[in-house]
Amino acid sequence: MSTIRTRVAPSPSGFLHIGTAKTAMYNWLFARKNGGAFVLRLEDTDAERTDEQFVQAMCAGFKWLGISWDEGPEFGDEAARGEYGPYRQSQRRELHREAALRLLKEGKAYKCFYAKEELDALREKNQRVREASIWRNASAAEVEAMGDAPYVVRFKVPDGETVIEDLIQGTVRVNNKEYDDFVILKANGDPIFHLAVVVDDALMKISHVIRGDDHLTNTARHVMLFNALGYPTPQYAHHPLVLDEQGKKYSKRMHGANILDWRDDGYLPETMINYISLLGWTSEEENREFFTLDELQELFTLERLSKSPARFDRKKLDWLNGQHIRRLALEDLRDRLVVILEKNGFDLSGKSQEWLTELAAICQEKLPTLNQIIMLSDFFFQEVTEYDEKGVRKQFAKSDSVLWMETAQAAMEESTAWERDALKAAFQAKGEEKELKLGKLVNPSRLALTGKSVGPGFFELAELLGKETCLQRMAKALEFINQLED
RNA sequence: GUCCCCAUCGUCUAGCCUGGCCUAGGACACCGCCCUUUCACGGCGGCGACAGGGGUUCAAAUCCCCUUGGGGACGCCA
Repeated sequence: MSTIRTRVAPSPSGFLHIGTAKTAMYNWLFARKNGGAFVLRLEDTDAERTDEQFVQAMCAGFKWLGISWDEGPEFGDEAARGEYGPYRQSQRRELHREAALRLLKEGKAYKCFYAKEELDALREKNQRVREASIWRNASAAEVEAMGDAPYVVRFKVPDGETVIEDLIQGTVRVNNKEYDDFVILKANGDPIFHLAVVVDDALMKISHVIRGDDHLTNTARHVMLFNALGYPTPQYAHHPLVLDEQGKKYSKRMHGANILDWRDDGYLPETMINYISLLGWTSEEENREFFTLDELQELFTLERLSKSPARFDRKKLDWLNGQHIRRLALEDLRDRLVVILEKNGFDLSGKSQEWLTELAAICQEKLPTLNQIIMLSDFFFQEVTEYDEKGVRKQFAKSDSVLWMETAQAAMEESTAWERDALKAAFQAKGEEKELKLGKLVNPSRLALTGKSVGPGFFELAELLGKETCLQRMAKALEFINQLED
C-alpha cells in the first residue's frame, strides 16, 4: 500500500488566487485526513512570468490561511524541506530534458522545425500538426539536414482512447484524435508545463492530484505522458471552479481574487477556510456549516465534493465571518482589532489592555468584519463633531428633546458609580420619576455621546468613555439642541 | 467551431449512486412578529426550486435519451 502524497503546484506569477487556495486546501485536508504528506511545488518554468515578489506574496497567503506544507522549496521565510527536491520546477530542468530525450530516442516524440508563421498558417486552415506535419515521421536524414535550425520537441500523440478515472468526475473518456501533437520542450530547451508536471509528479511520488476542473482536458495529455514514460498514473480528482458573484471564472484583476484582499477587508482566515470549504463540499453531518480547520481535517472526504461550480456569495461570507468573530477569545479579538485601530491612526497609547479588551467585548457580536470596528468605535478616539442626520430629527429636534437630555444628564450625575449596572439603575430611576421610557433617555444620549444612532450597548460604552467625557458631550449636545430651536 | 464537465429556492446546498420515507430539508439574503436602550444577536413564522421535452417503471428530483442553459479546455502560459 503506497502512502498518500498530494501537492499543490502554483505558478508564482501572481498572488495567491482564491481558486489556488481552494485547491491547496483540499489537497492539504486530504493528506492530513489520511496521514499523508502535502507537497508544495513552485511551477516556475516560465522564467518570463516568474517574479520573486510573487513567491513572497504567495507564501504570505498560505501562511495567513494556516495551510502548511510538509515538503517544499525555500519559500518566504520558510526553509526548504523534503526528500524529493528540488521543489522549484526551474531547478528540475535537467530531469525534464532527460525525459524528453528518452521519448525522442524511443520514437514517442519528435523534433519539429516549423517556424511560427508556418504554424499560424496551419491553424488558419484548421489543420493540425499531427496530420499536416512533415516532421512527425521525418527520416533521420531529413532531421540531420536541418543542422542547427531551431526546433521544439513534440509528443507524438498515440492513436486510441485515453481514459481518466476521476475520483470526482467519474470515468472520462476522450478520443486521442482530439489532441494535436503538443510541445514538450521549447526551442530554448525549457520544458513545457505538461512534461514538467508529469515528470515531477512521478518523481515526487504524488499519489493524488486534486485540482480545478479547468485542468480536466490537460489531464488526458498527462495520462498519455505517464504511459509513454512508463510511470504509474496518480489518482485524479478534478473539483469545480469557484465562480465570482456574476457566475464567471474569477478574473485575476478582480478584487477578492487575491486571498489577501479578504484579510485587508477584515475577514478572518478561519472564515475564508470555512467558506471556501463550503463552496462545493458538504459535511456528512447534515445541516452543519460552521467548521474550523481542525474539524475539517477530521471530516473532509473527496466523496462529499460536488461536481457543479459554486458562486461566491459575499453576504453569506459576511454572516460566516460574524460567526467566527463571535467565537474568538476576547484577548485574541482585541489583538486583531488593535492592529486595525492603529492602522487607522487612532492613538491607543492611553488605553490599558483591560480597557481594550473591554472594547473588544462590547463590539464582538456587532462586527460582520474586523474593519467595522472603526465605524463602531471611532467616538472613543476622537471628538464627536457631527450628529447622524436621521438621529438628530428623531432625538434632538423633538419638543421634549431637552427634557430627555437633561433627565439623562441628571441620571449620569447622580449615578452611584460610573459603571454600567449603576448607570442603568440611575437611568431607570430617573426615567420612572419623570415617567419616561428608558429609550427616551438612552437614544438621545447615545447620539450625544457617539454621534450615531447605532453602536455598542449604551451603558457599556458610557462606562468605557468615562464620566468626564460623557458629561462634556452631553453638555455639547444640549447646546446643539438649543441652537436648533432658534 | 470542436471536445470535456455541469444542471434542485435569488445564492450555497441536502436528497440522486442503492427509484417509493420528498405535500423536496437546511443555510445566506429578503419580509413579518417576538426579545430589546440603538444596531446586531437570538427565537418564531413567511416568501422561494427539482431548466424543458420525451422515455423506462405500478411509482422518477432520483435511471436513459434529446433540447436548452452555464462553465471549462483547445499556446514554444501554467
